[in-house]
Amino acid sequence: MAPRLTTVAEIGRHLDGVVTLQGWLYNRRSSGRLEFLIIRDGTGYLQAVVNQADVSPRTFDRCRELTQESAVRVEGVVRGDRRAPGGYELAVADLEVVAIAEPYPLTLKDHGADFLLDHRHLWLRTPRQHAIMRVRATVIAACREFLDGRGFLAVDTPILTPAACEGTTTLFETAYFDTAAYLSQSGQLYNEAGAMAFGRVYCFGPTFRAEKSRTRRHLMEFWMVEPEAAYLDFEGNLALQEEMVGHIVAKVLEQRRPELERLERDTAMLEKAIPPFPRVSYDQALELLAATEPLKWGEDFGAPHEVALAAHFDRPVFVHRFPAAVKAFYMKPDPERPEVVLGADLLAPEGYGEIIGGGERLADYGLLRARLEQHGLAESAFRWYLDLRRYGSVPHSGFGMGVERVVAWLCGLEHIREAIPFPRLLNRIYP
RNA sequence: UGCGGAGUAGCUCAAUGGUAGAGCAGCCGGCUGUUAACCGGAAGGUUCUGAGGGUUCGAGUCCCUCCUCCGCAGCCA
Repeated sequence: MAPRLTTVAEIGRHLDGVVTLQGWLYNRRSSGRLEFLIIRDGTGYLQAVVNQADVSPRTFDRCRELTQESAVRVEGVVRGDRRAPGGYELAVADLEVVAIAEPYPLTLKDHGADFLLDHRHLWLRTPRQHAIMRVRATVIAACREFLDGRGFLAVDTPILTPAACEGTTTLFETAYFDTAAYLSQSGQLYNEAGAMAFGRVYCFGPTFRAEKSRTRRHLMEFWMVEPEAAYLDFEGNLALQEEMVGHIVAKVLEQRRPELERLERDTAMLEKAIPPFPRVSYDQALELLAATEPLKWGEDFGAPHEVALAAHFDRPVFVHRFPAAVKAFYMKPDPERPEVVLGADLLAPEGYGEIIGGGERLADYGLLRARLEQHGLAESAFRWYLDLRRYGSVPHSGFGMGVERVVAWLCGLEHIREAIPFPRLLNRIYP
């Protein structure tokens, strides 16, 4: 009977059976006439044991020539063994060398951040990066699952755009034949058109910010999910946000326990991220910060303020009704207090900062024109956007959630660069 | 852009102003249950410590300039 091709993830189904695995050599240890080959195949890691007594001399010699990351096919019997990491191991009967790897740069010892980033294409092969990327995939799937289930239609927004959403200073410019184009920094304005067409929409894609930010929270290219809904008011928007975040956290806790353990993530704080989340107004926030990070009314939050404020809570917290002057032109002023806007940020706990920014949009045509002018934005570029207020304008709200910041928070990462497969950082666009 | 930190072997790091070292990887050899295995051996730094000046009998070490990287701030998700 031909050995069955399987994967490390499914190895438990073949206990005592003969199987073939195809993958790469993660590590090799030897003890005289025993060789321990740690095989990875993308789904997991498995110890394969080669006993000199059980294989041909040629096969055994080939094992001893294997270098780290050499590609191999191994055939053998699946055994349960407490001494093996994971509880299963493969008793090798035959081994085929697919490719011998050259001396591998990433040893199993420590490496510095710069070296690892230069070798990101190989760094992704390690167990830690596998765990992070699996959490990321679950976060993305949970977003889509949640929004699809709430009647939101996935409507993609363009990446090449003719002008800025909120000014041009932080946009990447590129050539578009004889004119300039900019890489999108938000799909929001187009989403508003989508919401007026379909009621509830979301876009999910890469976002580009040419900010000279070099911190553990910033990427030049990151992924953002942005829902937008017609007839949704400010409070309804907050409820939508907390339910979505709650759904994401629950899914990750449900499906990615092993990964969180591998990352040594203390899940106690994540378990508490169940809606409703506390809401703090900008005014209340100033009071809470008076002792530690004092701020004058009218000043925008900085990173230290976010961290200090979030430290007052053991779950994500909304900060709402910021002064209108420090927020984007499309934010709707609070009818009861026009000096503040119906916008809110959601701050993650444990110092991870803002993961969501959103609010109710300005629906009034005249007011929107005035705000554009106040912000020094050319009306001509926003003609189509203003049209949305001329043809059946309705109250509507939306928000944007940064995928990598959520992943960094859930995984307990020191730096957001590990939360995306190939990070684009200040001064780094390789590999 | 401002403030702070760091550049020494392929990698991670040592070296009071006094002859540049160790572990890992690679190479050679040993070991029948290893867990980032372990043990032994040889080698590995353009007379050399990111680059260029300076102080000194003598500089990896002290001073100046520049370059690169990292962190923090601003900006934001």
